[in-house]
Amino acid sequence: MPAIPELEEIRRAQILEAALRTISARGCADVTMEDIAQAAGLSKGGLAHYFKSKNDLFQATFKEFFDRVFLRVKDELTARPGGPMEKLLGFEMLFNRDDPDVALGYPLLFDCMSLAARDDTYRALFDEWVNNWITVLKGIIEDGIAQGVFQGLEPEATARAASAIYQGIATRWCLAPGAHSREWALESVRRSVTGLLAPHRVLAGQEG
Amino acid sequence: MPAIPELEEIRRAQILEAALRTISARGCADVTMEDIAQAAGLSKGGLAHYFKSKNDLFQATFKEFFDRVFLRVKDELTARPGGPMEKLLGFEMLFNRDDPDVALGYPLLFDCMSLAARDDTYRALFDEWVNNWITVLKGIIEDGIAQGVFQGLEPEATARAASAIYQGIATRWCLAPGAHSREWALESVRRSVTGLLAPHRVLAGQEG
Amino acid sequence: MPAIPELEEIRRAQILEAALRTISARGCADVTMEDIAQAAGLSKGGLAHYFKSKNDLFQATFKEFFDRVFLRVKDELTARPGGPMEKLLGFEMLFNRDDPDVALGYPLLFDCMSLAARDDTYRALFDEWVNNWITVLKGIIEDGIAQGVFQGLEPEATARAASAIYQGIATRWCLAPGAHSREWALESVRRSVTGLLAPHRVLAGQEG
Amino acid sequence: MPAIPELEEIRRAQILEAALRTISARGCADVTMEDIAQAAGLSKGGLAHYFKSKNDLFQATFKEFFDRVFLRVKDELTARPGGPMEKLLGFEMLFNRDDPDVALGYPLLFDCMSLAARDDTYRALFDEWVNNWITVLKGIIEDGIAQGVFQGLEPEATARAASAIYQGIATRWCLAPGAHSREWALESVRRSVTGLLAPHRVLAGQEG
DNA sequence: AATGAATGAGCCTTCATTCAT
DNA sequence: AATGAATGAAGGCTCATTCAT
Repeated sequence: MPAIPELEEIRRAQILEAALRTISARGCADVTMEDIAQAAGLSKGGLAHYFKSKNDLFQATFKEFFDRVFLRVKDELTARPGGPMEKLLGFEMLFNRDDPDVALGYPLLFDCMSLAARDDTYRALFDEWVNNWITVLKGIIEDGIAQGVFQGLEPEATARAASAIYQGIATRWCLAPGAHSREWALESVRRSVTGLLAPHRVLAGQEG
Repeated sequence: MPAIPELEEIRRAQILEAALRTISARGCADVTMEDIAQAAGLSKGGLAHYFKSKNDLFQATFKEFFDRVFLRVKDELTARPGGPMEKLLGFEMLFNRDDPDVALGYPLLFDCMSLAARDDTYRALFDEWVNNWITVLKGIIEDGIAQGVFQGLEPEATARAASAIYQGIATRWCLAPGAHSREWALESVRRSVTGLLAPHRVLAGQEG
Repeated sequence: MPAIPELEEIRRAQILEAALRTISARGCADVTMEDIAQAAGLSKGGLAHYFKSKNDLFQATFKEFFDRVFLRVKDELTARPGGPMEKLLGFEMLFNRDDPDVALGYPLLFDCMSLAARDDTYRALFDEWVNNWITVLKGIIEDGIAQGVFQGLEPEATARAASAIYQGIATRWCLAPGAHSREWALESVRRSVTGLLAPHRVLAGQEG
Repeated sequence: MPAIPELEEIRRAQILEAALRTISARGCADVTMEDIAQAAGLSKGGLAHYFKSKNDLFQATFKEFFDRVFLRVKDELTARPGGPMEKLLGFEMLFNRDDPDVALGYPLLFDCMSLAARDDTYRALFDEWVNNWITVLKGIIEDGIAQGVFQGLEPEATARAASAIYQGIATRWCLAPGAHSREWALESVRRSVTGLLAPHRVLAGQEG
């Protein structure tokens, strides 16, 4: 039995945090166990106590990061005042380059997508990440429908679209910072998500 | 002097095509020169005549594919009848799972993004890909403005947003085919891009 | 922390010794890391812990051998009785085929010269080897001058010549053992170095 | 039957000359067939018509160069006026850095020695080179004995020693040009070879 | 005669994993 | 718990050699 019962968890967190930083910086394909061990202040062998393989560590890193970020965003969102539309447009924290989770997260997400395209385990991780978001967005949309703010929307399909739009815009904002300001991102989201949520009025306007 | 003067180009095309298939299937990180050589029907050493390093071959593969696809899409688009709005909504060929370029292209694009997040050379490739699209979309939007179809739009920013939306939706459509139908993709694009392009009317409707 | 703190040095010595033997036997150009690893009783990867590249190992091997041999020869020389002339003629240990350092050393030296002709790093190694000898020989010559045994000599130029003569004769003695006995080598050195050191008397004799 | 009967010989000479230059510049270990082919203005396959393997070409290059240089030196020597002593001291052409044969030759010789230490074929080439010199030097010494200029010398052993001294001094002069002038080389040779050839008088002088 | 495309063996190097301490 | 030495497989790259043209 361990002298410090929490050591196991301390070490795991320490390693996962180091893995997050190094993977984000160098990419899954290039990062080595040695890189991660050094970033964690441990030896290569030390990692083996806590993660039985590199792949194991990678998956745990993705999962841990995705879960943590999701919880954080959900918390910020529920604490936020405003109606369904404000909430759906309110993910401006995704476009804050000073936020470490943002800076580290996008490169990680690109790696996850790259892996997910060929490996079901990573696809499942990506799905879970997406589905977490869908659940939240869907809830907001359903609230909006119940409140009569939105009409004629299929909640899940709309939630998926909104989430995809956010990711699409965030991807560009991340990969070409010079060409995509925070304002561009927020305005683009506002217009397109507004269009997404108001199809009937827009269409009615077009048809009328 | 070679017996077949075009052999150089034939072989390069043959190798690039093999690289496209194998990279798409296994990912830049996992594919080996041996994989590509076999797919091309050559020996490992044979590749060295045409591409001096793995990285070289990768970059050539990305560039070749991006250029080819872009030309193809632009051609299809210009041949298409319809006004600016129809053109902007008319990239349904992006959501055709039977199209080899589509099936091979998204995984490649994910790899490119993953690499672009850490390597300027790949970032430049991705930028070029994006900018090609921006140029086309911007042209359509400017036509629309000239024709009075669109009002109050900043063409480049709007083109960037539309392109990002397409990519965001396509990404989901690619990575979770079970959850995202072609119809979902087309409808999502239609609504969000419509919103993007009709900000004033939509906003007016909201404010009124 | 390592169980055996000296393991690093033990292994390095073990590897350098194996490298010395294999390089001497097969030549820098032909020896492989696998050869050296096997001779050292390690795996190929094991070498990488101690020498980061083949070139690194080669240079360390040359340096280690040159330094060790030089110290050994200097020790034997200073312990030797006799005046400056006896010392200058006293390197008969260079012509002992049973001495492992001699047997291994000449092939190594030939490789070093071959490399030095094209590569400054190896040229520096060879220079250091030569300069060590020059320093010792020069000291002896200066002693001789101080004692009045030698007259009219430029110590450094003479030391360089004596050293070159030794090497020239040793080279032949090594490469064609059948045609060059130990006695031939010693006698040749005795006569030519004597001439080198007694130029005035010899010239006087010729001119007189 | 060939259209140009001498083409075979022209091509061989052309290739051997290119091999000489490239081997001298880069070393046997590093030079490639491609290097040599380019230097010869031919293709890699072109070499194969004239030399069936790399090793073959190397040996032919050594042999050709050694033979050519030897003939040239012998010619210069026999044309030279003066007695046996002047002839023995008259190889000042060995210390002319502007002579292409000198500049190219020493690196080649170092390679040959390095190879000769492990490979009998190259040892035989080196032996032949040495023996050519021995024959010439021995002839001069025998002339000197016949003329009464030299006394008490064993011609072959003395010739071998003189040749070794020349090579020893030339080696240093080649590998460390900054530290070894032509004058140093000539003076060193003069003194040591004089000593070699005048042992009795010197010894007599010493003993008397 | 000459080319250069193609092969395939071989090498250095990297690195995840194992294990004695 | 932790280290880091050691392994061995695998990959990219080089290059002598072969051969169809």
